[in-house]
Amino acid sequence: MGTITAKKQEIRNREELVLEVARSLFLKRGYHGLTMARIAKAADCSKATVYQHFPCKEEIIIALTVRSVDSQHALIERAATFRGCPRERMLAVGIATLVFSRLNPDDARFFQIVGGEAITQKVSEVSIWQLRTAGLRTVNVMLGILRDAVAQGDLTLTPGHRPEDLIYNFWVLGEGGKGAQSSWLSPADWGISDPFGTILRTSHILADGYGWRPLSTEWDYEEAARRIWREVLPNEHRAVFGRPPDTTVA
Amino acid sequence: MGTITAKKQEIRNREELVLEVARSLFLKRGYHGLTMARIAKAADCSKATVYQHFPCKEEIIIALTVRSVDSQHALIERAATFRGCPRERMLAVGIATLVFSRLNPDDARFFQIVGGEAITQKVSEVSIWQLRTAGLRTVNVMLGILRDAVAQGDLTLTPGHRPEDLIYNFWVLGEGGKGAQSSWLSPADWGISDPFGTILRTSHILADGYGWRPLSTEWDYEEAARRIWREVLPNEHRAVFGRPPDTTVA
DNA sequence: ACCTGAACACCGTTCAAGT
DNA sequence: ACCTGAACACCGTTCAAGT
Repeated sequence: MGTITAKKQEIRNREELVLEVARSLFLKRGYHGLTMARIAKAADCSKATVYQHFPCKEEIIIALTVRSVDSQHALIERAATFRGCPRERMLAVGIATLVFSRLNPDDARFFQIVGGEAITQKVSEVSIWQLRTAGLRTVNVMLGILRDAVAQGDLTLTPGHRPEDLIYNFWVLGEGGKGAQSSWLSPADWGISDPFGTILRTSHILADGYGWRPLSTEWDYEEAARRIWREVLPNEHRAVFGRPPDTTVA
Repeated sequence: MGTITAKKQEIRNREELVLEVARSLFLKRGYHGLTMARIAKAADCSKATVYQHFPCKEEIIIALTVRSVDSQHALIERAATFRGCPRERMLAVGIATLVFSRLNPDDARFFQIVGGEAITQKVSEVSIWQLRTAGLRTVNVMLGILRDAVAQGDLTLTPGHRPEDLIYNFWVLGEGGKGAQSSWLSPADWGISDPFGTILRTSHILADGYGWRPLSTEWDYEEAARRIWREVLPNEHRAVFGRPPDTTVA
């Protein structure tokens, strides 16, 4: 039984190894450079063994993407624990989203390619379902914050604006802020040097437009952002800006 | 010399035919179902002949995408001729963008797949440049409208908001409104039934937030939309709604 | 029970040989 | 000058044969 466990562990390790080498192969040589033969060679096993872990090459890419979505979600969920009013917490989620794409720029390539049918066409229904489910977890965090805002009277939904509609707009802006929209018309092509800041400013305009209180005219969200960095994203601040978050109170 | 022209015409016709069959093949059988052998067979020639027109399969997809971007641009440029104030003209562009995706839902698949590196990795620099150039033409139309607004005092740019930043945000929203973001988290997954309307409402909130006059509180943009349909998009209205645009003045 | 070398089917790409 | 059948290289996928 000890050997069984050891064997199982070995298999597990190899699956990990396969994913690892596949990731670096994809990042180094691109979609067409990622081949089963190369994966097998790098993982030091036969192609047939790789197929015992994943039914096709595209499933490997999906698996890597699900991992990435999960780790993004972990960051966002941490940000959402920020102790503040709902709009501040939504700001925290926005910052976390943008910070993730800054710290993991490679992952954008997975999101991008998985969006196209080159992948989805070859992948099982349940894999797509897993990916969608992973993505929807984040959506639900955002919906929860928005519902809190409505519940405590910070935000009044007008007819024709359901919670999903509002969140969808924030999400869309966030995607644009990540700048991974399409590889043929990136923010850089537009002359957008700072999609990060641009998108945050726009989100505030949108939230103000919805009448989500406190409005940015009646609350200092710069200060809120500093508190967010300090309290829930200190390590990420150091990773992005090269120094710890401001601890001095302005 | 007459035969030379005839021959050239024949070659031209075949290129057209190749694109045509490739398009329907892609739409019917997807990226992996689109093969050079099938294209050749459907175009009634050899694979080698197809290669005399396009250096690889991905270039065919790019060519089809450029066509689509061009025809979208044509619609947008027509919309931009609407006789009205800049903000009305921008609304016309927004409606045109959304209407295009409604009338040509298939084209979204090209935009989507071309965004991923499965295509870009195999395609020449100049092809990508062509695609980007085609896309930027529409950006420039929008920038022109916004500059008009600034020039005639409808809109005052605050520091930190350059024209490109504003337009980028509208563009991002438009992409979201088309709902082709990613095939694994579509508006439908969110419970967004009407991305079309949602995005237009949001655009108005954004424009109001920027202080782009006339604000939606001081101008009837519902009425403006009816005039837009009537004056620059009458046929499209019929195609979308099944009836000609309202000619009665509310 | 797990692994693999070898085979298979298919696809993108090229080219010498035709007309 | 243009076209093509046949070949080539490569990749994803499978499986009978090993241990």
